[in-house]
Amino acid sequence: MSPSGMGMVVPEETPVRRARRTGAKPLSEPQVSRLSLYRRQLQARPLASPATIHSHALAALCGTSAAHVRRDLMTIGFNGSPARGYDVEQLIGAIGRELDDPDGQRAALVGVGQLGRALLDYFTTRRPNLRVAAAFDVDPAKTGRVIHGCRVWPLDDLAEVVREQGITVGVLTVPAEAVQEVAERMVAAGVVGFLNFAPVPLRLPARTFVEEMDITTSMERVAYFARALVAGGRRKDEHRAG
Amino acid sequence: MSPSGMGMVVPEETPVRRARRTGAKPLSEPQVSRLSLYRRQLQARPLASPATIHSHALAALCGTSAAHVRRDLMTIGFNGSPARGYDVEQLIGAIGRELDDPDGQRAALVGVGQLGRALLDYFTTRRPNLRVAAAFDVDPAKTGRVIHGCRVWPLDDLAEVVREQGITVGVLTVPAEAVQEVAERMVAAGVVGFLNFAPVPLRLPARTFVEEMDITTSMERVAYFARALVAGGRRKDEHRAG
DNA sequence: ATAGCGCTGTGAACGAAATCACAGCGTTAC
DNA sequence: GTAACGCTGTGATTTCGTTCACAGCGCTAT
Repeated sequence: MSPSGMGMVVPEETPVRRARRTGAKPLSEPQVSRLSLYRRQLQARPLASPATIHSHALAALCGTSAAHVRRDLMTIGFNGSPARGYDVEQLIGAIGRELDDPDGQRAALVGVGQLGRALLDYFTTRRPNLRVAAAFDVDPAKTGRVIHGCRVWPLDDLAEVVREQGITVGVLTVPAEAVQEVAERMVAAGVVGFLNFAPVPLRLPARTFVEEMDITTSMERVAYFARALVAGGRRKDEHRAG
Repeated sequence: MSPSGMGMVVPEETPVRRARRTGAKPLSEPQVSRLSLYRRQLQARPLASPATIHSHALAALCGTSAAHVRRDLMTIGFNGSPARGYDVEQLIGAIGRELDDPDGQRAALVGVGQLGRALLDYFTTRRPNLRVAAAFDVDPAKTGRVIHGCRVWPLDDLAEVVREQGITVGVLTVPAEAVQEVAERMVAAGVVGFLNFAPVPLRLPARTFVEEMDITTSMERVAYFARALVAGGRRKDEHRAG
């Protein structure tokens, strides 16, 4: 319990805020995901939208709860006014300060197959602060070209290009048999974060972050709970009704 | 605490086993994901592999812990022998009995763009118990054809085809602007589970299961934790070292 | 002015998933 | 035959994320 209730003007430093300011990075995985979504939804609002937004409204945009939104924004030390809500412009900035590397981050995509091309398409539209800077493939027929604005290099140049461009994030869309070896080569070249679309879990040294994008497993999960819904009856619902 | 320790031959009914047998479906989301992965990894083993496997080995294959494996298999009421481990063939069967619909389940994919085609490619190789039975698109240039073994229908036929084929799972690869409406039409036609690749959360009635496959958010999450690794120092590692 | 409403910020309670730790037992080694 | 080992099955514990509930306050309406 902090101060004797005097009417302060300064936003007042709470324990959580202090933790943030002093450099600890207590953002959890789900929080990062939500913050990313908050920003995207805010940026996607029509131009004529009001300059501020309440936790309820933002929650509705993102399919979550108002309490959740407030807690997340508190965690990054952003505060709004009880009357007006949160200033959208400033909030977008605050989330960026939290999530974005000020110097920018570069990613490499390996495996320019059908899925790889689709993802290149996805990513080219994103902000320059986090961009796919290079793509790689073993197939000589694919290398040398520029696909969706991204140059495709031979896989052999991986280490060199990754090092030169300071790439730290890897997107893996190679066949299952190849993914472990490719990932290890990337780690050796300095990549520490991976988005793995191959249907086999990576075994990488600690000090590495891997996000498994296992589409097959996701499909089976959906199928399972869809079945439970049809048969069983009650099931923790996803996302509120409209 | 159950029985006075008498050497029983029958596997012995524990509370958890009873819960399973009596029809309650207490499988959690992460458990379903892991079971799906266990099965896939077991099926992918070389033909000459031993007929049984220990929790440690399966855990290593799946990037999880032995305790986790044991707990999951206990949950589905499957048990192995302390000496030999788990019978692989029987385990695959047991997981199937848990995850698969005996009558099969059919899915529909909407939005045959680049990503949609890539996913169709992904899914055609799967077992017939859960298959993408139809695809849809608004573009008349794409309809009527068969892509990766899957017929592409005009979007207008959605309700009819979904009902006729008893489709309960939807894969959404349409543009963000269209996804909410498409999803609602599918719900109306009887679809209850969704895999949503559009970068906007769905708002659907309860009794519906939505899995958001938000690639942009995943990318930002990886970038964030990659940065934390490079800068910060300690960070909960993902997946054990080799 | 002043009363009342509704929103933010946050401690506290809750719930669920991961992890620990160990009893029991089959197996192997001697 | 007997001892020691290692694995399974599982209660107990811990950790972590979500949700609740309310104090405090600024705005609006009267």
